[in-house]
Amino acid sequence: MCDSCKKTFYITTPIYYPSDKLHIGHTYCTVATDAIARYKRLRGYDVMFLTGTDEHGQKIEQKAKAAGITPQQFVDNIVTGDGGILDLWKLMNISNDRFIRTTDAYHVSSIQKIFKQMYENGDIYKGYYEGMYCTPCESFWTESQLVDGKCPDCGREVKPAREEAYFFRLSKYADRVRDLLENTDFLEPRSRVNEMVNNFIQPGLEDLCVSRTSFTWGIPVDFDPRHVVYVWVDALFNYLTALGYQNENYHDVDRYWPCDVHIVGKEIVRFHSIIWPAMLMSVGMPLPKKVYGHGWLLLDGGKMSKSKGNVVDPQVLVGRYGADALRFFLLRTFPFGSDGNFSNELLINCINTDLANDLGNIVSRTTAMVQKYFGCTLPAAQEADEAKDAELIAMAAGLYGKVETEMEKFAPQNALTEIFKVLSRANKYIDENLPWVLAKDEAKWPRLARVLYNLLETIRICAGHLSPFMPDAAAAIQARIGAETPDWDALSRFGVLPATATVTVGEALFPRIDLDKELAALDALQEAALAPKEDPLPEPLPQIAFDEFSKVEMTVVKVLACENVKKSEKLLKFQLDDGTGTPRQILSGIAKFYKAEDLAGKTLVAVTNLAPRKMMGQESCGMLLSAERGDKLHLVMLDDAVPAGSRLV
RNA sequence: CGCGGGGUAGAGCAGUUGGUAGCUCGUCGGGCUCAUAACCCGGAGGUCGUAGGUUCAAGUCCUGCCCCCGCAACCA
Repeated sequence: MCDSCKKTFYITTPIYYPSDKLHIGHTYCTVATDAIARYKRLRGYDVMFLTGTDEHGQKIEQKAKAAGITPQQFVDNIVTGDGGILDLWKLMNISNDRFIRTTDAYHVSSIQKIFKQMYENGDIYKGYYEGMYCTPCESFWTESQLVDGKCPDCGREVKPAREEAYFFRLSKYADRVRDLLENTDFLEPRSRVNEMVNNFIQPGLEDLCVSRTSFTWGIPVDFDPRHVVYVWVDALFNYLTALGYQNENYHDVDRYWPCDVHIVGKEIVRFHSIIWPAMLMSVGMPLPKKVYGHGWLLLDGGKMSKSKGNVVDPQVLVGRYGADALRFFLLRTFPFGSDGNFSNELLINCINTDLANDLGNIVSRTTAMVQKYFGCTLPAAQEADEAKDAELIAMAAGLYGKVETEMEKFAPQNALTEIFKVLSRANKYIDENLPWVLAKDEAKWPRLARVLYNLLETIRICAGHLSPFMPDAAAAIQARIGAETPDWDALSRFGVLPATATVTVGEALFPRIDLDKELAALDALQEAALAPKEDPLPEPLPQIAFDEFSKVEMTVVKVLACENVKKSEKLLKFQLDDGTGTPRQILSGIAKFYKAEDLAGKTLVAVTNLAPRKMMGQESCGMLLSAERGDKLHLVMLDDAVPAGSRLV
């Protein structure tokens, strides 16, 4: 079939926000999308698979500033730099056809045209954004975001303010969006629909503020350059600009739009299922056929986050087990539509059970027998046994239908389950037919040859179906059994290999992993990776004169008693010998780092001329010195020989 | 009474339109020896969060309650 008559399939991942290195969650999403894209190619579709990065916004501007580089340098480093996003996708064997960056010149000018188009058709209008404003943070907050009526970031006072801004008439499209969500299968899984309708549509859609003046790292509104375009307007239209919408960089809008499916994380379902359709209605473009909101990978039952320090690094895992193993694990283990609990143990067990014991082992034992009994090439004389062969052949030959059903439902985990049912049946088939017994009697060699042929065929079909999930491993298996790279038709038929098939025997495809040793090694790596990275050096302080320094009275003290302060998570209360004969009481917020009972008798340093201060209703006269780096803290402890009351100079 | 998701064998999960509760790991026993101590067979282990209700029949539908997680709009 020629390219122009093939059916097309356009699939996208979200464009990721490069404010940090990507973690296993982003990898999960991209790998799943890749597997679907490869499956569709296998089915003969003309596939366009798009991924990319969403590079504008205040957060990146701030991060770049903190790092002392320009925002462009900052994102370049994360996207195209060593070990960056492009490298990660290469490592993961992602087969995207195109990669868009929202800083690409063609995208920027397209967005300006789109913004203007919506302005001119009346769907974007100038108004005022009103809210509570924190001047030092330059941020607007809603009433519900405030903490005790103060800025949730810095805790300072906020005041009502208003600022000129552009708004998108989201309200105008509320009914049409609601109909789309409730009465079509536009958004899946279905459970996500309730959330959208109840949270956002039901209370009434307000117009959306689509410009900012509080920062500059964005696409300027060309007819009013004080404003930059709201990042979500900028970001969502990537799916169209990457095809050439409002630009001459590509010319594929007619060919691939409307999009077949946007794969997105559940946290951005809102933008894709409400705002995106509304904006498309505004510019008069057809809507994508489907938005699929997948679940999250959780750690210890909670969300992955930098602040938890529990972000799993996909590059480390690929380095140890290979991209195929990681890809397979992610798609085999977790139901795509809902959340799943990631753990190293699960990963290693999955590799051992499915890849080493089942898949790798059956390739190994089958090819070994072909080699051992027939010198690597099966003889043409073969003897079928209907009763013994029927079930295996039926399962292998019928597998394509089951894979298709599950993949069309975006359920890769179920498709993989079906494939492994067949592999498991093949293992049983070996036991039933006892090839090593057949081998002992020359008269039974034709039967033996047929048994091995059936196994090779089963392996061929399974490997073919696995190829969207594990491209390299599938190719390696095909090479072992002398199979061609399959098309869908060859996977729907049993008996494609020539009867005189030839095999190659090689190393184990997936060696077993020692679980305990490997877990220990991963834990060690994790600790090593986290420790130095989380401890940036503190900012240097301005110089001070010597007499300012000498105003600070630092005294050696001995801990007479130490106890936790009731109802406080952080505070310890100390009674200290400061040499005066009268115990000095100091409260210190170090309960997270020290147990009270461990500190009695220690020799510490305190600032003793600090003005007394009440904490949790108790007086604290001074401050204990401690050293802090990252999230670790150590009290300054002296040799116990130093007498209490000594002055530090 | 903000919204959504979840609570099923020791662990991690499936259970579609209500009709004998399954899978993987672990565990116990057996088999086999071609294979990566793998593979095959069998057993033990669950009052399906809890209290009610509908039904001939409920993990599956309805109601109340408890516990866990996420989201709460200009923040990717």
